[in-house]
Amino acid sequence: MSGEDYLIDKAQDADTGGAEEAVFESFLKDRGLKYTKARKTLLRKVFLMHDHFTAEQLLDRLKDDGIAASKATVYRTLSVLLECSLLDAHDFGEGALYYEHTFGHQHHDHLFCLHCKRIMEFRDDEIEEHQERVTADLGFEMLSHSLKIYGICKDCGAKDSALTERYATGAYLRRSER
Amino acid sequence: MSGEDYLIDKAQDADTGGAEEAVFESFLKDRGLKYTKARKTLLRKVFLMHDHFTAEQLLDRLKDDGIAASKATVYRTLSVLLECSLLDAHDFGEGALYYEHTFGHQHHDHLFCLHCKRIMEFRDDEIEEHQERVTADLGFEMLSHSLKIYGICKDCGAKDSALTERYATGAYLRRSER
DNA sequence: GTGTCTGCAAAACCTTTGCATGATC
DNA sequence: GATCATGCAAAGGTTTTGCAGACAC
Repeated sequence: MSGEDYLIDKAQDADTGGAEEAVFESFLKDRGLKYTKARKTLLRKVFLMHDHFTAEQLLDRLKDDGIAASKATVYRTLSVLLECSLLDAHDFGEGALYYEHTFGHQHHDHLFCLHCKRIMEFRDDEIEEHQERVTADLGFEMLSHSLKIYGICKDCGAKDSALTERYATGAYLRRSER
Repeated sequence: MSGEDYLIDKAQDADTGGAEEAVFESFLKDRGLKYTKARKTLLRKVFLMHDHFTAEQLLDRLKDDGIAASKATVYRTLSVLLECSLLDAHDFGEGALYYEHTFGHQHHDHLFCLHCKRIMEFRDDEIEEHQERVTADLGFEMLSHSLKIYGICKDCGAKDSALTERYATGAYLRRSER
């Protein structure tokens, strides 16, 4: 089997046709919340970002576009988007959470390059099935799950074969060395 | 297959016979570091904790025993223990890292109960194999990996069937609601 | 004795919150 | 007009760091 069979290419990101706006709006209405200008702007921006991003990065991109939004509003909006399942958050141990929009996307797992910080996605149905089976056997109700593989990506490994050793121990877990 | 086949019972924790001390000592010596009283005490305490623990909890248990160790030393020592692979750290999104000693233990994955915070461990060789295959196919050098399943454990689910719904959305990701 | 370690307090970091002002329904 | 949202600055929690004194080799 070649890698392409389960590697997910975010460049082929499905065009949602803006359907996420309807989802967001009705979610807000249901809860007596308001579809404000800031929330509209943020939703659009988030769905234009087809990579994983941190709150800080989102804030910077908004600034680049001359759109002002306070840090507090960014965090608060990301929170609401998580609650209505338009967004997922992942912690790769880098200190900040990485977000990605999920509307129209299947669950997938992540590969994280410790050197260049590139995030790749893949899906393996058999792994998913095994997880289901473990939880079912244990009477555990699975609500979410995350599989992360940390290491050195092909490109980085090709450029510098010493990287493997450098990141081999638990050393990279120390914040000061990240 | 019943759950017991791959569920790991930490109560049957292997007696290392104190071999971790030799590992730690030679690791330190190799790097020109010192095997101090504080490091010795902390190593022993860590290997007496057969559950996952946070830095704060370790600090508290040391205080209970009348052993003084500063917060800074605890964090610094945990760091060194991670580097020499006597310890693993896991982030379950609770704000603080959970540590567990790993000497003499196989890699395993975790189930985390969002309600009672209980951590269970399991191992599934086929999942491990699939991960190997994915990374091999992609030319990715895997250095570590973590699979976490979040949900409601059997006991909590039996006591309160409404828990599933309460934790069902991404809401629990918000720190303020944790 | 030299170089490392410890403890303390202060800082760093990401994220959340209180409050007064401003927008939405 | 009542309620919710925003922005700012301040606070929150965990983890890290600077520095002076203490310890290990």
